Amino acid sequence: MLDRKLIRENPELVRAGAKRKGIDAPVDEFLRIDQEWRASVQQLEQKKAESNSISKSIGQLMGQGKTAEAEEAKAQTAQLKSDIKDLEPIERELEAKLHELELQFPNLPHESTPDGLTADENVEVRAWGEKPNGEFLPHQQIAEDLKIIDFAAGAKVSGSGFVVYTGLGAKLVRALVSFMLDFQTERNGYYEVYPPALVSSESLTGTGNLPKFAEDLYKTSDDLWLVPTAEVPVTNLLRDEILDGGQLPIKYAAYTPCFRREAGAAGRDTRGILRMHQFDKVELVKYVHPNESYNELELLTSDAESILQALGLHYRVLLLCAGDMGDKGCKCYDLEVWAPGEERYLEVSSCTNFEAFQSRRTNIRFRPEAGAAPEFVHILNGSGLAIPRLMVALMETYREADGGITIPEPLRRYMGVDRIEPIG
RNA sequence: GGAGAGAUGGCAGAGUGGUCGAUUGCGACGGUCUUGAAAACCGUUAAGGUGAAAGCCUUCAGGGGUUCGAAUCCCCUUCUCUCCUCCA
Repeated sequence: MLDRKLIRENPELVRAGAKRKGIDAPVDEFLRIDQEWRASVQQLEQKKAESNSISKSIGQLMGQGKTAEAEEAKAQTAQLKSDIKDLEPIERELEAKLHELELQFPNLPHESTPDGLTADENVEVRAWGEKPNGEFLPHQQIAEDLKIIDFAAGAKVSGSGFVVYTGLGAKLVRALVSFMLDFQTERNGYYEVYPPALVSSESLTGTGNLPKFAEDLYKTSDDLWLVPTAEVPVTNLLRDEILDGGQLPIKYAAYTPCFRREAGAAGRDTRGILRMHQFDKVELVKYVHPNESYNELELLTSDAESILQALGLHYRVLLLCAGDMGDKGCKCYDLEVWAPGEERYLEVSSCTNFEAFQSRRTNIRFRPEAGAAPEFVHILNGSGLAIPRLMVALMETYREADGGITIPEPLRRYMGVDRIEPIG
């Protein structure tokens, strides 16, 4: 959600920003309804003011025992009341329409976000490590040989898009969750939270998943939705609060399972565990001072990268172009880890600065200093990281000639073993 | 699932039809005093909308109703707490 004043005062700026994302924002319709709404508000409030002032005088007359005059004043309010009753639904309808429109505006790309509409126009800003040399197998074969993922069982239990991790495969999932949470809390200063995996429609509207992207989500019969990412509950954690400026930045790390219908992605990345309806992820969310948010985005990105570095995996960092980053962001870096068996990079994290887009929807503000008016915080988030694709890179990178997988040093204390041995 | 109690400003906690947007305390901020700090004392301190501004409007969980007038009365919903029942 954008600032209404910005749309009013700089409609061309808003239109141009949306256009960079390939989106046709309903600027003209917004301006028209906005004007009607404001006229309606003024009309309505004037009637209410009159009515209030008469009521007040009735109170005074009654207090003075002037009942006859009070009765007379009461009669005056009848017309006003009926006017108000007529005007109210008009105002309410215009406001609702305006709100519906404003939810359709995408966030505006930052000036440092490159132009472009497709993934081809993203810009690689840096890479870490190097592609390993040698012969590599695709992860699903490695996983099947070692019996650490049971693909058939996932399909049997739930259908396509689900797997069962077994034995040390299951333990590896758990080890990665623990390792990443410990790393982000102990080294990078995040505060750990474990939120619900079912959330309300309000929460999803706050993060911008609703109303536009309902078809990507699983909805239960109780009006609750399965979270597509921990971003949703965590971003809503401070909804409607006014924070003390001195508390910022506030940094949360959270693990949840993530559930996605992948309705628009049917047929893509169907191999192995590249794209699933359920997967595990540690998410990082920061609430920061607006002046700091671009600096904080760099820090967030490097916090996410530090996991890949600790695991010794080659990756690259892409700065997404305006059209590829989605509706909600201003600037976004993708982390892509190299999967040698797939011979391609896999997205394991998107680190995004949303500026005030989500805080305006969720009404999260801060007071810059005591006595000052509250302002919206800037909210950022990034995966730290998504587990299945990270496992793909680990399996493919660290498989050895005998078929076993060497566990990278930082994971060993969580795995309890140094290697996943081949089945012999 | 059953019974009861409750939801008020950053927090605690008054207020049961008429200058109540709301007493008070804590906290925070400003000041006096002090070499400085503490203590004490004095003062300030909700948010949103609209408007060029003065101002006006809205908000005491949310929605509806009664009334000239609702934090206050009535109805519905949600949430919290206590007890019972059940259950990882």
